[in-house]
Amino acid sequence: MATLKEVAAQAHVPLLTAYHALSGAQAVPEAQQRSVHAAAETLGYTLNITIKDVAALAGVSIATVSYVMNNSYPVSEATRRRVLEAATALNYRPNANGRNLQASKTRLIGYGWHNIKRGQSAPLLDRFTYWMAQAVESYGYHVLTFAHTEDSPIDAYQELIQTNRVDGFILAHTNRNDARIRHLLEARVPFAAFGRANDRWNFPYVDVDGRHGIALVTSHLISLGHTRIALIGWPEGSLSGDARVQGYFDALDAAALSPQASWIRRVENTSTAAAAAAADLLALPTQTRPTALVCVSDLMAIGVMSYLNRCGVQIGYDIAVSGFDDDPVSELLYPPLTTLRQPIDDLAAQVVALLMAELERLPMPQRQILVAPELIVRASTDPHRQVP
Amino acid sequence: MATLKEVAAQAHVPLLTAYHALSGAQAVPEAQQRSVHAAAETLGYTLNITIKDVAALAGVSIATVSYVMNNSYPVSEATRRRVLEAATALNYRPNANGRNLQASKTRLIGYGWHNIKRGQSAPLLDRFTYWMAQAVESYGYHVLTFAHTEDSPIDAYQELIQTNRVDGFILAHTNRNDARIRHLLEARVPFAAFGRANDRWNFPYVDVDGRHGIALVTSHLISLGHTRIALIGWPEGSLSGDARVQGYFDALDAAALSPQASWIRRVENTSTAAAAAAADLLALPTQTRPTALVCVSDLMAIGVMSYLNRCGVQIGYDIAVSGFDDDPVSELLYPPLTTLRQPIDDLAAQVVALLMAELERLPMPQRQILVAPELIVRASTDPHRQVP
DNA sequence: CTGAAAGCGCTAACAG
DNA sequence: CTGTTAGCGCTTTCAG
Repeated sequence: MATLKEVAAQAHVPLLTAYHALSGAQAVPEAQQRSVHAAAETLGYTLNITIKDVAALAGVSIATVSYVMNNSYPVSEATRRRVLEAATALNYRPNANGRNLQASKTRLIGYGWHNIKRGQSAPLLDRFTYWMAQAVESYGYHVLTFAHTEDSPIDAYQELIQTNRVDGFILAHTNRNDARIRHLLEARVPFAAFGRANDRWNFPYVDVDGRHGIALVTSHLISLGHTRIALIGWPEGSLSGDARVQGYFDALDAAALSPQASWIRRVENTSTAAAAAAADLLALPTQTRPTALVCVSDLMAIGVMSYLNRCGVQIGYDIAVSGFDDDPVSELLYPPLTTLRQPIDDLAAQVVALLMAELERLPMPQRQILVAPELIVRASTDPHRQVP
Repeated sequence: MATLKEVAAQAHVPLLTAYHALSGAQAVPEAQQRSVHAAAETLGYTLNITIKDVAALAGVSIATVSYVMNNSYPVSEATRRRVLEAATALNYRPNANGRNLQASKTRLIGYGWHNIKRGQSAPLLDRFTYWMAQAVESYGYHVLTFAHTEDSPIDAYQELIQTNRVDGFILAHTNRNDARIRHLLEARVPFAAFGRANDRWNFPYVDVDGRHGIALVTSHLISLGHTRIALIGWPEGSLSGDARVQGYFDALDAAALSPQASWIRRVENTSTAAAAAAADLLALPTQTRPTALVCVSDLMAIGVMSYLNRCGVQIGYDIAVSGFDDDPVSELLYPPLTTLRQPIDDLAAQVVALLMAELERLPMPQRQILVAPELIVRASTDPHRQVP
């Protein structure tokens, strides 16, 4: 590929004129316009400003341009200004690819997701992705999102690692003994996770403090006078699932209420499973029937509310219901759902900070971070909050 | 950076042994293991298989390896096998960055989004992103997601273009006179859109056929016996918004029903605006009060249903409600919402196909594609569908 | 303080 | 059929 300088020479015009003719950034006499285009045509040149062009216009070597652009070496004020002016005039931006090849980096962070089946949903994740991208960009990186299957994600990760496509990964949707985490740990690839796995593995993560969150909402219900409070949680075995159940016990303990086994249901994270659990709980004899249902996710709470509405139960009055996540639709439901909001922008920023520490091999004061969620009280537990 | 060959030489072991010692892919005698690691240490080598290593192991030049890997040039069967074996033994994958620099491409597609405010929601978009990533990968590309503000997206696009970060873009959430489209068109950057803009601009897009969709659901309501059908649509001025309203007229026309101005409300795409519109409609005198409310989005329908529930109206019996999009929560609501499902995987695949045609400068038979949505009938219009 | 030159990993002319 | 070599755009020693 020819350079701008050659095109300009062939067209017998100054370099800057050739640039203006080709870019259209500034008007140029008709004759010159034509001859520049002709020259570009014969040389097979398409406008693409490189460090060479800047160097040629500033009358310095490409090394000097590089020094100036990166402040990586002292340069006299005079040449510095010439270079900067040339760069501005040509609207120069360093080619990321060239820069990356030289540095053996990509400044790209991999973020994989698998398709979410109907009936499940991950409403948080798209917002997480946004804030993650934002945070990553503040460090001069970008996010490469890729798709993988739910069952065998490893191949996709492996491919990206081996082709040097990314410098590291951010994981979400982690689970106990997560195969991806094991793999990345073994391969010594930098990563950070949104979510925990198990307590044998030591890796950087940020998670929401579900234990504290569920304790918050349970205490809120107790303060409203409820004494028979049920919990609809996830099956045993996940760190964050178990933590949420623990938060429920914490709050009961603190209020000197004794938990009852029949009030605790542990089912899959789907609205139908939660609705079935609610049906079981409502079938308990009147004296032990719970008056409040704490759900560990909004998805479950939505299923429960749908079931209760169908039964003609007045949610908020007859029975209180709460969720977790603050799904965007939660406040639009009838009645609006009391829930726990994760500070998703904050979470994303912190995961990214952890990853950046890994990439730059900086020591972080803390590699495992729990962030407290915020209790959002709405009419599903407190009907006086009802919108008119 | 030293090569594997040099490390092997210094450790006095075969190249493959050095690889095994360093990668841990296969066990190696203790002594060799140690000396290889020592050699790597002193040379400052970290394992990174390149084309040179494969060439060294196969005893050919790097060019030959390249020919074999890309099938870009005839190679004798014997050397071909040797190269392939070497590549397999070393688990070689070409470095994407080197390849891209040489080709002046990135094999990356940019996909930007802006933060979605509370009260709005874009439930489709994360699923779209998944399928888009999947489709793009089938062409050997990846998706680079980036964040931009709602008001001034151009800078982010411009930056990615100028730094040669991406080969093209996929746009979603388009609107009339979309500044991004104008910019990309002017800059002659390849892109394809999910959604239309205006009919002056000629660019590749895929959109859902909202006109046909709304006609479908309106006809469905007519077939259930409704004659007073209201429409809650978006403000005039957007191509797809106006198309949906047109579909409503189409269906009424076909059934020889005359539309009434008071039945048509055009408000912003939020649940509260839609709820207010529903309140207005219910306040009409009994003889002209609509018995069915067609909403042009699920988000609006959710607001409407929430309002009706609050009023004690029996949705599906007293009044029918329908939406558009098939948001994952729609089937979990009480009652489950009749809606139109966009074949999002198909849409994503088609947008990507359009973009690939642009990138490879292949002519496409059609650069503007409308995809028909599918009517999903649930209890909000047809109570007999009620789940037990 | 500035420039020449090597090289990051790869592809593709061009010789042999 | 295979190897040598010249870049792709950039950063960074190393001389001057």
